[in-house]
Amino acid sequence: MNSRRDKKRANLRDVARAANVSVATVSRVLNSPAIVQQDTRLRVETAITELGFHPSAAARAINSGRSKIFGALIPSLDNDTFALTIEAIERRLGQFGFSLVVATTAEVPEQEVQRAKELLDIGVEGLFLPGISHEAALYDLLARRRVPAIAISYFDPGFSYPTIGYDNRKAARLALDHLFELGHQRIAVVHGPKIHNDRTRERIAGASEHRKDVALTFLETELSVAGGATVVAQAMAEKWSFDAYLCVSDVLAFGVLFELQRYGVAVPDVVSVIGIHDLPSSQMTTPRLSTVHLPAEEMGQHAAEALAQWVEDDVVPDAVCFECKLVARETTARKTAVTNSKSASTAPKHPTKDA
Amino acid sequence: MNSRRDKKRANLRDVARAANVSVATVSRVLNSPAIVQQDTRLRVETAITELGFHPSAAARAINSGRSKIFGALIPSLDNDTFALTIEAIERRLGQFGFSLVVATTAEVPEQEVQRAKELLDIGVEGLFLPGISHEAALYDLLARRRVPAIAISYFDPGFSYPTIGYDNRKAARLALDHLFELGHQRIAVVHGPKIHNDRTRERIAGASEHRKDVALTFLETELSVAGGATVVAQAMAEKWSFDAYLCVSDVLAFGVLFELQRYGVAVPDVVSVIGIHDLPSSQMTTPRLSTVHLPAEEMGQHAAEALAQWVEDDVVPDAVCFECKLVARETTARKTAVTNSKSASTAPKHPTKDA
DNA sequence: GATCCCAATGTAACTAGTTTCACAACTGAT
DNA sequence: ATCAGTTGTGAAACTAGTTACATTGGGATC
Repeated sequence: MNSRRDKKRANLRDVARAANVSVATVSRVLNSPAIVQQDTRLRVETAITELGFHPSAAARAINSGRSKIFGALIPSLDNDTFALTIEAIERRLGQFGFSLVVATTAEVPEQEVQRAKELLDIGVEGLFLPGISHEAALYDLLARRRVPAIAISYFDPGFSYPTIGYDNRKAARLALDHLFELGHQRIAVVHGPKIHNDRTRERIAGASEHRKDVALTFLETELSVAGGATVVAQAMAEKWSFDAYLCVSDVLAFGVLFELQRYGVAVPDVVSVIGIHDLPSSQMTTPRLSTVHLPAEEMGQHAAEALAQWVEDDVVPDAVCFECKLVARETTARKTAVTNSKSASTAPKHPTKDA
Repeated sequence: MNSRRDKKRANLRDVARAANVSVATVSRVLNSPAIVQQDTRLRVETAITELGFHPSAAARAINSGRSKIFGALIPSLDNDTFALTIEAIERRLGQFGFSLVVATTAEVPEQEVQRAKELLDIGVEGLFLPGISHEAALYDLLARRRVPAIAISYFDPGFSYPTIGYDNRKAARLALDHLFELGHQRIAVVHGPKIHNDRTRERIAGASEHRKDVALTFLETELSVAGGATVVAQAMAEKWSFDAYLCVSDVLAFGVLFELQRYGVAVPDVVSVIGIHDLPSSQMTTPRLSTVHLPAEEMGQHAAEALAQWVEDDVVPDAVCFECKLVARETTARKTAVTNSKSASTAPKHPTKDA
């Protein structure tokens, strides 16, 4: 068990010696076996298995200048917002022989830059970034080190880096239109912190493109189930009255739904609720959440392919906008004529069914 | 923009030449600046910034034999089961200068082995594995390549690799005891696929350690919110009658809760529901989910430290069992005397309040 | 039978760092 | 003045691969 006992792993030279060939031949067996004569190849392959030889990725990387690793900077894995996309990216990347290092940033800009530095230091060949608004320092870094990067979950064809995502503004507009068509006029727009999150800002902008006769109240909260709940609790306490909650993320909608339920406010009879994202569990809530579907996995897959192609074949990807689409389920309904402006605000502490 | 135009990144030799010193000196400035005379160091540092030099991780790795990268094999990022833990690991690892590559395996054993191979091929220094039951091929691989590995979310002090987790069996027992103490006797134990998942098996075992007078029905389903919902839908269709649902994972409990609600079965008045995990959103559901808290983040942090220490200082970590603890919230209540054996099964399609 | 070509292999020089060892220059004690 | 000890630096040999170029030997062509 002592330190000298662990005979170090075999390397190319060891294999060459064992097979009685040159290192070049071993390398050929590894990389272009076809050009090596069969019996030589067999001899080398035997030596390889006998010595338990495995080529060192570091040594390969040093020659090729290729680490075959990408990095992803994401705010968090906590809520499902990025989980599906990251998993899709990871899976697709695997098929291209790339690995993914995920760094979480808690949406703190300085931390983002810091983590980006670390990723570049370990030699990632490219980066996935959420959205396009990041510290100038981050972009400086990318430019100086000439690192390809793709902004995901966002679309802006004019941006200096390719964006592969969806039209967040439109997603919110779809949700708003839906509520509008159902006759809702006093709408609470529930969103996470605007600062450092351009997806949120775009969605708010989309929700703001309202027609007359629609009164919007913007409520900022933490981007979590708890955050959504908080908003409703506050609305209840303040006796605010809304026809509908437009939650800029399904995660928030869950919290809104739970808390409305806690106050006994019937959804969609008394208030409608709509989210944006269409997470897997969104169709399982009771009532099933109406939302705007974002093709998060498709986007992840495509972004993975695009970045892989970029570094492999030097083709800078085009910006891609995936369509998002309204999924009207059970949490949105036509505004009932009988519902007056107080029905949503004067709910007792326990369930009622007065619609 | 042509290929020859991209003057390649500066290396140690370039810096040495620019600063008029030897490569050894540059290396010293990088790694032990204290032993280099101030003016020499300044000269080198100037050259470094002027040339925009950044040491190559690959070249470092080749010398040190250290990649500073760990790998984690996890079934999925989809449901929150691993997300928090992975994030905790990643965060803690960062403080030790390690990065984490996550590989998802969809709980398919062959894929697990395959992904493990890939991780080892990129040179990870250690691995985090969920639980201890894995293909023999995986353990062969780890043994042959002498890769440290820690099994997480599981505890078995006698296992050949360190386990850092919690007592899944006890977690389930805590849940069962709680239900028992509340007078529930006909209990549905809802769980994900047993195959390839020892956490699930342990929890089932824990839930099976029942006293007389308790009738347990084990229901296997997909490990997801939808899976939990399916179970309830089936129970309703078959007119099965339960006092309580013991969900071996909060994710399942969410689905159970949603679906019971859809059928108008009052929780906890008619049936109690309890989960295991205590995800952040568990305390936000309505009613708030009773569950057994698993210290997933703490565990992740500790596992990260342990693996880092293992490869740094060659200290094989001890197995650690974190305490799990019952969190009785609102989905569990004493069985009401009036509830007869049909109350849960003959529920109409829409809400009733007959408790 | 000499020339030519080509496939198969070897030699050695790369990739970009770290590290050992040698050596010069200076300090301080004898 | 001499010797020992420290300090700072450089030359070169490592780490483990890839690859450009050279070499060898056999078969086909002239």
